[in-house]
Amino acid sequence: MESNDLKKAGLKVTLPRVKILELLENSDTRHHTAEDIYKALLESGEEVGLATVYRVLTQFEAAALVTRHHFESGQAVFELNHGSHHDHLVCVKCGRVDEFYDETIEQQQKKIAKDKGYLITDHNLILYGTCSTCS
Amino acid sequence: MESNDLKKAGLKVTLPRVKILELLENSDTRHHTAEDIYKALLESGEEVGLATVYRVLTQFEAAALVTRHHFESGQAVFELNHGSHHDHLVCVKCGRVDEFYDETIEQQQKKIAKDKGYLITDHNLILYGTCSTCS
DNA sequence: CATGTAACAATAATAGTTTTCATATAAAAT
DNA sequence: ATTTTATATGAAAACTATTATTGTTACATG
Repeated sequence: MESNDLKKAGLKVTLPRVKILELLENSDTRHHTAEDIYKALLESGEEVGLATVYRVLTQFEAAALVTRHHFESGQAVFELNHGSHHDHLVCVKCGRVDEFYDETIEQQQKKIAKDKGYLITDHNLILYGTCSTCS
Repeated sequence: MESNDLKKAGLKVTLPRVKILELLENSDTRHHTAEDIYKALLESGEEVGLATVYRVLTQFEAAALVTRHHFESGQAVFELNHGSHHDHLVCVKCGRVDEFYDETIEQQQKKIAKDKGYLITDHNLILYGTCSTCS
């Protein structure tokens, strides 16, 4: 139940928050722009402002419920967190997003950071290309 | 000489273009925002508009003279191309940018793309952390 | 069931970037 | 060298994505 996730995150249970969380959890695509969500809510008859969608998503991000990605599209993309870290493959034709996790790359990143004297806090790896159906 | 690079790129040789290219070539930092460049030009007595800086940088990008990066800062960052591909380490405290190239990671990326049925056109790997002087 | 806190929608504001438009300038043609 | 033609320019306005403000409403807690 979504309201529990909200309470655990220290967020008051309100209609916009529940609806947005529901949408994120029940959608078959994992990656959404704020505007996607806004339009979807309007279509299902909810009266929310775009600003509220942004505010709620920012709160969700702070509460580690979602992650914000900056792909090349210009718009930020939000993704419900499901524990495990992963990176992304983005199709430049249809916008499809796939995920992957590669231990070799993760290890290699740590090694590079160490060599260069950095303490890594985060990283971001995106592969752009055309997916199987678009090529 | 910069004017040759411009001609080769099919761009008319104009003062703003020459000045911007000079600045990119002679600066000791490799990564610049449009505004950085704009301010630097103003300080050295050139009368250019910010719009021109953006326009010229976009043209340079189209001509493969520079690469545009989207780090987390919100502003786009431009870098003069020097043939060889590399990825970035960004210090989240001081904004310093280091570069690296790792063959293992490159290979692994190709393998992943193949597995997922993608034809890679580009990729983007950024490690965020604190650099040696900031930690 | 009152009341202070927090969330809301709508709107205005902001940041970064792009477009428009009238003028100026570079390269081509004379 | 001068004229022509096309393209580039600066200034200002427009645009896009996002964030802040404001007055109002709803909700938890006493």
